[in-house]
Amino acid sequence: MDKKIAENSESREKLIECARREFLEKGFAKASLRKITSDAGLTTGAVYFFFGDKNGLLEGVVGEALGQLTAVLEEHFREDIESAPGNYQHQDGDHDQLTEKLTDVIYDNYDEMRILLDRSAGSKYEGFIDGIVDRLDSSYIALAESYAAVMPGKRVNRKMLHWLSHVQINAFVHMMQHERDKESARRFIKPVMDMLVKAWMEYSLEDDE
Amino acid sequence: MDKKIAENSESREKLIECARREFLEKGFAKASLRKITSDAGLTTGAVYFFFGDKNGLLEGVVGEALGQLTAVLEEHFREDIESAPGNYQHQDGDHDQLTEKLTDVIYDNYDEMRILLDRSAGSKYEGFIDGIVDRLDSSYIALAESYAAVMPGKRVNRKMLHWLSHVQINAFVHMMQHERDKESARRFIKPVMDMLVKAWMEYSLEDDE
Amino acid sequence: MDKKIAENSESREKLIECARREFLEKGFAKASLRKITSDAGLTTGAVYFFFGDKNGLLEGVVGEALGQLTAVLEEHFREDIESAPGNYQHQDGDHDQLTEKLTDVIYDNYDEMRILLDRSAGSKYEGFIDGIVDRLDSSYIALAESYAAVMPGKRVNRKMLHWLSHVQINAFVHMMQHERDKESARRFIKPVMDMLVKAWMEYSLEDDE
Amino acid sequence: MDKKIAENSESREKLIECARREFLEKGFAKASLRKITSDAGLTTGAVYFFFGDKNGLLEGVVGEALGQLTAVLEEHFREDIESAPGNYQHQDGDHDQLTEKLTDVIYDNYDEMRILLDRSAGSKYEGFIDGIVDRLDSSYIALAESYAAVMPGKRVNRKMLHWLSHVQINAFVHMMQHERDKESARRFIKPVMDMLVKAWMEYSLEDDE
DNA sequence: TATGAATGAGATTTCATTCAT
DNA sequence: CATGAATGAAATCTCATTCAT
Repeated sequence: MDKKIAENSESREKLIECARREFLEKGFAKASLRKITSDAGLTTGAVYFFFGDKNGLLEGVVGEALGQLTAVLEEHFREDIESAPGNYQHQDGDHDQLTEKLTDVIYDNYDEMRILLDRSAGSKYEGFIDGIVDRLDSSYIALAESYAAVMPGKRVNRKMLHWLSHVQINAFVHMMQHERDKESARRFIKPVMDMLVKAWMEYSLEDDE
Repeated sequence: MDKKIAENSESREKLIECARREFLEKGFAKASLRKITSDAGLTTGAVYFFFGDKNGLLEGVVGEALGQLTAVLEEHFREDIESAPGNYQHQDGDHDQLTEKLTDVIYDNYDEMRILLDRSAGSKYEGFIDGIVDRLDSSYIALAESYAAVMPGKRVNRKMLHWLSHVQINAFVHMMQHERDKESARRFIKPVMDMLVKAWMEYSLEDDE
Repeated sequence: MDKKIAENSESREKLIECARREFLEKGFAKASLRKITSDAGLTTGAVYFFFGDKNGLLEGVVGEALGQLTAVLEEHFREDIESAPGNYQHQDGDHDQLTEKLTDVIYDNYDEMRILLDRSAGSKYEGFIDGIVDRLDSSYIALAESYAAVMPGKRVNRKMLHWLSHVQINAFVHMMQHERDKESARRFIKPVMDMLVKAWMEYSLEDDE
Repeated sequence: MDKKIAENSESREKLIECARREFLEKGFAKASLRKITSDAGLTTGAVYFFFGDKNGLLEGVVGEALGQLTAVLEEHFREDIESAPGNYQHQDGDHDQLTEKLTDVIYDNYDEMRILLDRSAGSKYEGFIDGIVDRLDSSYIALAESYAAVMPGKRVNRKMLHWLSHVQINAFVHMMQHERDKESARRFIKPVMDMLVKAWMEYSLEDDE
């Protein structure tokens, strides 16, 4: 019973803990495996035993958090596709819910999220944010197209939409960087999202030619 | 006279040119001095002669552009301080003018600006953007305070203001990343700035208590 | 009784099987114990339990085949010594028989022989071929000496003999590398051995002085 | 004049010398750069300055010798192609000349040749011998085809030819391994090549069906 | 009978930097 | 004005081996 190990070995845990600190401080690329393992009272080989390589170690650190984040996003995008077009209320409620859930996930895995979203340059997760932005962008474009279809003389302003997607995702990163507790985070992000929704409504379509 | 030669030496120019390409391609941290100097038909020592070190070389590449950018910003902030508080028209015109001038500076020094704003991680200029954001932030706070002074029951929403400063500066970076010519850049940035001005008006103050 | 189990344990068999594949593919030196054991659904420790070390594992893989090969060679060399000197017919028949038996042993243990003869660099069996060559060489020298004894003005050309021993053994390795089935192997090796016998007759003795 | 350096720097020379010893002793793959550089009184970085990488260092060691060897072979194969088919005398003289030149090249670059032909496993030159064998093989096949064309009821025995190519090249390696001076090398290789030529004549064609 | 954990000694490679000339 | 040489301190990764349990 005691011997399941592997997933919960003390050394493995220690490695993750020290790696978290080091990644947070120096970022993935500049983080030193030597530092991490010696902090953990082990040798570099231990990382390769437990995690395969440096990227694997990062995965060990952020994997769980990443899973939660991905789940929230997947669910959102899935519902997004299924929702009846033009169902504004739905969109709105959905949006609030997403903000809520993202905030939860982020603050329940604070260090991991900072690493994943802010300090993963050079790792296999660099580009993770861009991936989210792209999906959000696609989803926004689809939505805006459905609006444009019933608005003669208007067409989708893709560049504005793309920028808004960036701004929206960056808002969460910004929140994460500036607010340490979930409550103030919520107070910050709410008006921000309000503002972005209004901006979306007003700027996602432009005059046709 | 003797020193002028050093400033304009052919080798120095070549070094700058090759460094620009390499920084642009790999970013400061991953750029290789060896690659740069051998592309220039020189050896690493030359960099140390002309520029002191890797950061100095970067300075050689972006220095001129940085000066122009700083000048525009300095001028803006100086006028900002001097302007009579409550003089809205002034603010607005100023704003348009700043956008215009920034766009000019950016597109007249496109490569250098991309390096400075987007590929300078690891160099002494990483953090440059944050510096601008901070100054913008201070200036916005001052302005908002002067508004708040005549609006009973309102107070400055510093966090929102800080975020808006970020968004505004990032908008220029985004513009730079997505629009290659000045004309389309202008078309992109105008509505974006419009939106941000409106947002500023609406969200910079919050209800007291 | 207890020990029999160890000799035939399923895990031991599996280890041997997976090691065979890995040695064949990468050669002894580059073969990874980790790969072998994980392919076998075991851990590296198992190798040390069953075989002592990496060389022991190789022994486990090729041992049986090696025994057969050695037996054939031993028998040959024993008969060789016992045979009356000058008994040419005997030599000839013996030779054909050896070729036949070697081909059998090789093709009845194809993978093991390839490992042993072709992919054992870095192991305790590297040099195995040279050992055979040396014994063959000694036996040829003895034979040639007995010829030389009755041929005045002639002496043994040891260098040529040594080379012919090499070529002969290498011919079997070459056969193994190029012919996958026993029948075509036989068709290949027969004229080769013919040729070598003729060469032996013609070149094993040289003019004295 | 003194300052051409690069090709003749003392350290570079020393590195080559120490590398030669180490490669000779351990073979390319097991040779240690650390050992080589510390023997030379330098650090590993020096290898990367002078030679780029471990393979480059090997190139530094065997390059010159390789060039000579390649030149001899190229010349041979070029003449081979140009020679009128069926011109036997030419073939024979050519053959003797090749043997002579190869022996010269090998013994004028003894250590380098041992490394190149015998201890280069794991390097970019592993497979060098096979390349030569293949070319020799092709050239032999072409020659044999021209013979077969005028010999009704005969066809080329490709397998025998391929084996003979191997044996011929290996004969030089064998010579290199067993004879330390050029004179005894010549005495050894001459009858060997004689034998191979005869074998070639007798076994390169087989009865059609 | 075998595992999981960990070591330790190595490997090759990269690079900014220094400095005598 | 610039070179060629060399350093030194890192980096990541590999692997056979050991051993308590």
